[in-house]
Amino acid sequence: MHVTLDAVIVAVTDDRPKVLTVSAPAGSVPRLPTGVLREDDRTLEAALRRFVVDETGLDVGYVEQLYTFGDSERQPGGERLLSIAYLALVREAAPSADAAWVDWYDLYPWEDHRSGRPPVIPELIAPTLDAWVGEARSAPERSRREERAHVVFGLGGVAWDGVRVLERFELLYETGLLEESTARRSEAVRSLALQGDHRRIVATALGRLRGKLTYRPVVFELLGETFTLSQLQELVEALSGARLHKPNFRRLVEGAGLVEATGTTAPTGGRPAALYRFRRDVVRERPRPGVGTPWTRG
Amino acid sequence: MHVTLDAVIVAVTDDRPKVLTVSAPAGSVPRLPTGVLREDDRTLEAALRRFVVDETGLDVGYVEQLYTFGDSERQPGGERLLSIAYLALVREAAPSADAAWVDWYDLYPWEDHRSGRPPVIPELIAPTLDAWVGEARSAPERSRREERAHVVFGLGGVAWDGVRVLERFELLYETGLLEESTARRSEAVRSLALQGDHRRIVATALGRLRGKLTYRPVVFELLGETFTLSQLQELVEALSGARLHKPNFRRLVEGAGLVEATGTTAPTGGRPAALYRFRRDVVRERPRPGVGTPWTRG
DNA sequence: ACAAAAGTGTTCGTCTTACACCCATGC
DNA sequence: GCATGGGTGTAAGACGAACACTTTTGT
Repeated sequence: MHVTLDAVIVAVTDDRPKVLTVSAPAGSVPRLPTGVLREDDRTLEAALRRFVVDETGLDVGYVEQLYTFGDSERQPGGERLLSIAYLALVREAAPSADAAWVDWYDLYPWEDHRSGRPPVIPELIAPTLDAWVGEARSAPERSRREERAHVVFGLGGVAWDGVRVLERFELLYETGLLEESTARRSEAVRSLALQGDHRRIVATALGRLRGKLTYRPVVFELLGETFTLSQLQELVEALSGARLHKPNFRRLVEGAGLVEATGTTAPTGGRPAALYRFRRDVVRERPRPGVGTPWTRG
Repeated sequence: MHVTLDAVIVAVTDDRPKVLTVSAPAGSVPRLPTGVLREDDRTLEAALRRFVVDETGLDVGYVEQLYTFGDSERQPGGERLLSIAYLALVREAAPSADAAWVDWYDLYPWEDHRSGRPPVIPELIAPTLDAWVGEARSAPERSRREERAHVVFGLGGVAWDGVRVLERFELLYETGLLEESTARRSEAVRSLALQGDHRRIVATALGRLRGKLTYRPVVFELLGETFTLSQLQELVEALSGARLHKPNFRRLVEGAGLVEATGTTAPTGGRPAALYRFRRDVVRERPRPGVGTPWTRG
């Protein structure tokens, strides 16, 4: 059995969340940075940090274990391949030459709702899911399928839940909408592929990160020491894929004690913006400190 | 490298959450049910279900991957041991002869706050942590330690956070309060040990389950088809280790649409209680359906 | 009648959302 | 002056916490 560590390294630049990939040999699709455990790695996390520096030149900050993938279909025919996936967050983005940042929303175009619901959903995804529901052999199976489609894609009156990235990916995968090859290519959702099941792994990371935002102050791992509230808001919007209500967002983060003003300002297009910093003390005061999501309708 | 699957199988009987263990050879401490991957296991989860039936005779319902443990200190000197841990929930409790249920709160006596804060905390844990804070070599290290102790054990004005089970376990472990051997035995917290780092694995499960309660309807995996609201409340109290406010709890679960009355009643010591069932439709209506925690002071 | 347990009404404060508006800078 | 983006006031509503109280059974 082969065991690897796979790293989902996330950064956000210009309001685009990105994941780091390394280019595979000629003509093939990109893949995640991957390494193997060595005897002298005391912990899994240490091993991850070690090979990420080796392979990408990046010294990552926040690191968290995501999930271990080991289904036999991952490596059809061959030896079983076990991948322990990690999520890592970095502030800046200057990896070595053979690494490249890939935009999350090129991998999952249906996930970016910042300018309203992406057209792929009503135009291609929803009709295909409807057909898939109709193809069910029995009535209970039909209603299970319908519920699943509605819940994961926010159809039929169910609210969109940004966290269900993996469930959406898996549903599209099962219904053939991500088929990269041959026959159904024309009906597939236009999106970027990664090697093997790496796109599934990144989907797991994205969902986890969206969830964690709301109850742990992880956003600040992606920001510099000081920032304006607009920068913070745009970052949260980029990650969550949703537009937020500005006046309320400001009050929420200040009111929750997540940030404090530094007293300095930064120039902008209009009135200069006050600079803030993360208030570490917030973890003493609140049980679940994070950035909530005061939605604004697209 | 050795790879195993470890199962944390949880059931609740008589308001005591329990985890299933199998007895190790003569005189040694109990361990979690453990199995290895076989070539014909298509998925990790399927492998888990297979060996759990083999080893304990239980057919588990809800299953979720927890975490993968692989630090080299787990198997000092030997080959690296990788454990992929799973959480499983079962309704009833009739395992095969060589398996036994162990009470969560015998493993972690400081976690049960249903009758107020357990005396071990003020009497033994808090003073030891204070000493540990004092032993820090530098001022910043000292304040990091203090913050950590306060946040994870709810000291110094910080609120107790039931979810931080693993963080508490690891802090006690680091400060020697769980020492089973030799010298500091008398100063150690009286609690049950498991083989190897299995108690750490169970702590991970407990924390995950407590967290998940609040945003996914997992409690119902531990209940029968119908139940009274008091049964539901006592179950949630057992898992969360906290006492809840009855009138509000009732309104919350009904108001959230989590349950619906069946129209039937069950006899009790006093007035008969209405029986309820889980409303599956709640997942269509609410983004994060779960049982909140309307605390009541000890 | 009384104990025991289930179940209801209502109030109060906080957190969330929405709408309307004012402020400071560059050109 | 006016465009641009930063920032505030305030009121309505949802939600949770707390308190006091009523109802239905068994003995």
